[in-house]
Amino acid sequence: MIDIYDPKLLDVQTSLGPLVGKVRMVVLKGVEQEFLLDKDLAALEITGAQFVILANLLRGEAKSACELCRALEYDRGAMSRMIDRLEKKKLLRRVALAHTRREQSLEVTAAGKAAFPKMLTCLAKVLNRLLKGVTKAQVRAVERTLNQMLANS
Amino acid sequence: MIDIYDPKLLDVQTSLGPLVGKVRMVVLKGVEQEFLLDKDLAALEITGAQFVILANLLRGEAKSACELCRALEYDRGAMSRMIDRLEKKKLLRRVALAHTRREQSLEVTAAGKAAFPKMLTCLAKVLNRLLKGVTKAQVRAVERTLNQMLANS
DNA sequence: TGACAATTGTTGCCCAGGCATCTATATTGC
DNA sequence: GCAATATAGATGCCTGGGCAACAATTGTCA
Repeated sequence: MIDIYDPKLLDVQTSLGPLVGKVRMVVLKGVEQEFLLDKDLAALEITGAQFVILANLLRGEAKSACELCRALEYDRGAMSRMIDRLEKKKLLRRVALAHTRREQSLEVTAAGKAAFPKMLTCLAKVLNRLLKGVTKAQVRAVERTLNQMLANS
Repeated sequence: MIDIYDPKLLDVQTSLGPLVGKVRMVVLKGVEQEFLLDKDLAALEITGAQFVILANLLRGEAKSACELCRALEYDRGAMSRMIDRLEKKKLLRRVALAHTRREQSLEVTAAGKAAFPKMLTCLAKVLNRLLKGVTKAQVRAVERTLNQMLANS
């Protein structure tokens, strides 16, 4: 097994670690900037983090707070407060379940469902802008490598 | 110009945006975990964010807080508090300058300089572990694409 | 069944970044 | 030289994540 990085030569700025950090920031800021250009989304002041939560709920990846945490490797405490903020914005609701009093269901409101496609469009717009000059094959290659890294973790 | 992502087909979970977010998290957590295995670093409770600051100072990318902010696209307020924490840990010092009373120099202490190579080793170890099964050429390709994205922003 | 363990959600305390604002200082332009 | 402007650093308030602790509930197993 050949090591990719040598500690003696490693440049903290250009290595993959900080690089993904910077790209993440650029995507996040880009999306939030794009949200501000849509007056409905701007009024809701939706952040990138909140967008991810809504996306997971609408895709049916999770129904409860704890399931969301497992799906996103998210902290339960952070999730609890995040749901507070989203509930305050009327984008989702905590709903009691008949068969249990321990967990509760999270339901995206009509307002949340209506806003979501616009958010998707914003994300696609930002990614496409950032990927100018990059081929589809290159993007797939990056996705493969990053997924490999996640699989190795 | 062909768009890479179509909003109608875009999967929030597997698209590049959230993907880099997850990889960033895995690297960050991996590094902090690795820090804990070194008793000197563990005692300092150094975080990934603090590591980046030290790296930039030691590489001479910046001398003052404001320069650091420009180099890292970091908020000045956040930087001020970050320096507070690093100064409390005796890893760096705010030093008054003779020629001006407005800006001040940031100097990494001997303890900070001594700890840094160990941190680098931790980062390399984590990246190499995550990149098992990935070739150097693939890594360079990813770095190229990510840098292209940064250039497009 | 009844004690123990696991799960869910919440809260408090930390680190952390972004924004607006404030101050001191430094620079620029008139 | 002096007023207007720009810059450096700091602070308060917000969103946000991680960890630990806790209560309530549920599941497990002797």
